[in-house]
Amino acid sequence: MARRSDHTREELKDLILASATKIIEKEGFSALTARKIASDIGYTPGTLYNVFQSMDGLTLALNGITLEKLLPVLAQSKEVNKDKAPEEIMKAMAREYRDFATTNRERWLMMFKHEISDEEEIPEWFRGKIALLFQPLEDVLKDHFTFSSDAKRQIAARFLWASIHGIYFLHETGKLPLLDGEDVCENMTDALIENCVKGLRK
Amino acid sequence: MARRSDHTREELKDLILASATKIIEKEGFSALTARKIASDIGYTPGTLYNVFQSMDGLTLALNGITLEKLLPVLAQSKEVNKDKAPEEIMKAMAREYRDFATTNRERWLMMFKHEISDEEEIPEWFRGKIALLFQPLEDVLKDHFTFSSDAKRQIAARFLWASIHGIYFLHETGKLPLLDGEDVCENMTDALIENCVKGLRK
DNA sequence: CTAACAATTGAACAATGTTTAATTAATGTT
DNA sequence: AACATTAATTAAACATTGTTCAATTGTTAG
Repeated sequence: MARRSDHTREELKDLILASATKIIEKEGFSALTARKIASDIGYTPGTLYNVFQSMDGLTLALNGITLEKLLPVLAQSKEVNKDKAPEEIMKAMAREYRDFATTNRERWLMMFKHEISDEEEIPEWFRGKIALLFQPLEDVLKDHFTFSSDAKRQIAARFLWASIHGIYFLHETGKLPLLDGEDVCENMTDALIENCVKGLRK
Repeated sequence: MARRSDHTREELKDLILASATKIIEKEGFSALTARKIASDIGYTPGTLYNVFQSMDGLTLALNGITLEKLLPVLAQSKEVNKDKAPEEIMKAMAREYRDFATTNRERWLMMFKHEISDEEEIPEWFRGKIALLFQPLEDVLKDHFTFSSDAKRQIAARFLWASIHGIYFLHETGKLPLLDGEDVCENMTDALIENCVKGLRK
């Protein structure tokens, strides 16, 4: 067959991404193969390469969607808790982040396990989404703390974010088991936030 | 050929690990394949499976060696700086960690990129090494701060460690570019430590 | 109706980890 | 010393990957 025109290029792209999502959620991201997607949507592997440059490109597109799903979660969490004390807002945001990672475990893991091929550069549209990721936390800092410069505040937002992520990531991947026990991850994150907030208040 | 007895089982194991190390350092950990190791040491792939259960087992052994190289680095850093203020000791330890990760980049990356196959359990000897990893930091906390319980101190040591690692890991893998600029990673880590130390002092 | 076009395929390639029967060097036995 | 046993090593095969590309065949234009 050829030129079936069952679907436009755009429809095909959506089909592929939807199928990939399904596979990831059902079988984990390491089960995502070109052949599996193709057979799932009733095409052959070659067709995927008409739509995406490579499996790497497909992965990048999936990661972009993951980021887009995550952004409003954090923004809303900040909005909902805006009248609480800053440490409570941050704790809530961290909890939302962990919930998101748990609910969308394989998508989330894929973002960080995916290797960047030697300096293939993260595209600009992707960097843009990442910048937005830190915004809610930066806003909290802007509302409740004073910094000697914008740069200092940006640094604070990012080390907080990286720390919160780092704790959960190590805990969840199990590569460096931190501590056993119920809620130990939440306890660690809350302790981190409490101490940092005290520090930021001087 | 068979039973060449060129090398004992132990020698073979060392040969394999040495060759693997060489390959990783020269070509990156994603270039590590059974065939490449085998041809490098003058054997065939099958022989690797006499010594290791799988490539996964080989990777685990390599990661164990990486941990063993890292442990004394942190312990010594703590020892050398023991007369300084606690925040300075911690900053120095964090710096040593980053230096280690830079110097042994591919080994270090391999530890965290390697996926655990579905609940195949991290072996006990490996968990033991990991526990030692947090010891120097725990000692610093014990020497300079008071905690309401041992558990609280363990939590503090681990969230600090995970945070320091998290910052450097995100920065280095470039998956979530934090900020551009010289020494931005050191600045973030130092800021984290300063704020946490202030918090821990109540 | 025919010619140009382009989406899709199918088959192939190189590379991966892993398994297994066959080989053969070393050891043990008579 | 000759033979039998044992076990380390190999070669070849398998099932998978991602990826490429000439050939095919619907679709569209003239």
